[in-house]
Amino acid sequence: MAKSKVYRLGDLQLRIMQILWQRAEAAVVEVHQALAGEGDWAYTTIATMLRKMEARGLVRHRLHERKFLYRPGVQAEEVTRKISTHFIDRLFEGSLADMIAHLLTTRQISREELTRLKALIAERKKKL
Amino acid sequence: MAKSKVYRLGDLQLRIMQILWQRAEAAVVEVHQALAGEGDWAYTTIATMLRKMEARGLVRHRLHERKFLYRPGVQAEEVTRKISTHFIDRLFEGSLADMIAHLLTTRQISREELTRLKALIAERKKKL
DNA sequence: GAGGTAATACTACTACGGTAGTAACGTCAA
DNA sequence: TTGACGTTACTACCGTAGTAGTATTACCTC
Repeated sequence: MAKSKVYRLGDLQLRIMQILWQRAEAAVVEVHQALAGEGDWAYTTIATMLRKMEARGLVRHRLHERKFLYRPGVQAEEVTRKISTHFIDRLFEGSLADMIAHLLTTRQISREELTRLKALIAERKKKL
Repeated sequence: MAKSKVYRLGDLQLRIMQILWQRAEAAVVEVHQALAGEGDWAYTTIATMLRKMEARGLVRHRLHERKFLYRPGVQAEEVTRKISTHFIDRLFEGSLADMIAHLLTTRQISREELTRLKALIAERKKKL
């Protein structure tokens, strides 16, 4: 079914999904406007993309006052999870800890964020 | 330049890169054999892929005893970093802490791994 | 009812990952 | 010297993200 390769969402498709998750429902023109400033896609590009995404089950639409109102066909949670899993599998053989370890040592992070993570880990540990 | 869209490596291309990073240099037949068990790609598929990757600057080759020996044209570090950055940008607006926070709460992780991460965070904090 | 307008539908194209068959070529053994 | 074999080169195809022009449709206004 449509949800099988959700982790392969392209950049534009993902941005469109994020806008729909945010607004629950949006006409093509709204999606187009929401994306202005990030790039100058033609209106028809967004419309075409939405139609293609609907064919894949990523979004649905209903007619309202002569416009298509699109809404998400997949949940943000599911997509985030699948993309993340695919990413961790590809680069870190599926190990979340390896991934975090690697990124912690190669990327910038502030003292505040580290403190927050420390608390989060303590919290997580309690639940085990 | 070739390195510009390294974060868009496909699954097969990434696997090939990983094999080359591991071995430093490998003939087509070795790459093909290394991938056996993960899927049954035709030998010519691997050869074609390597040629396409060389056109993108991802790998290089030299002739040795009638065989092409391929070696990486980009460093593992760079590719890992770019793919990771792209991933974090796409899903977590560039925030490493947000990403970790999210994955910590949605994925399985063992007590041992949490302990390891805790130590890692303490270590990281020292260096700030 | 004739335009203008705004929306979707249709069509077409590029780029590229993945896939692999077939052709060509050079070496080595019988 | 010929034929098998291993290797690379060439070619072709599919799927899909991205891109957008043009056609069509239907309403709304004058």
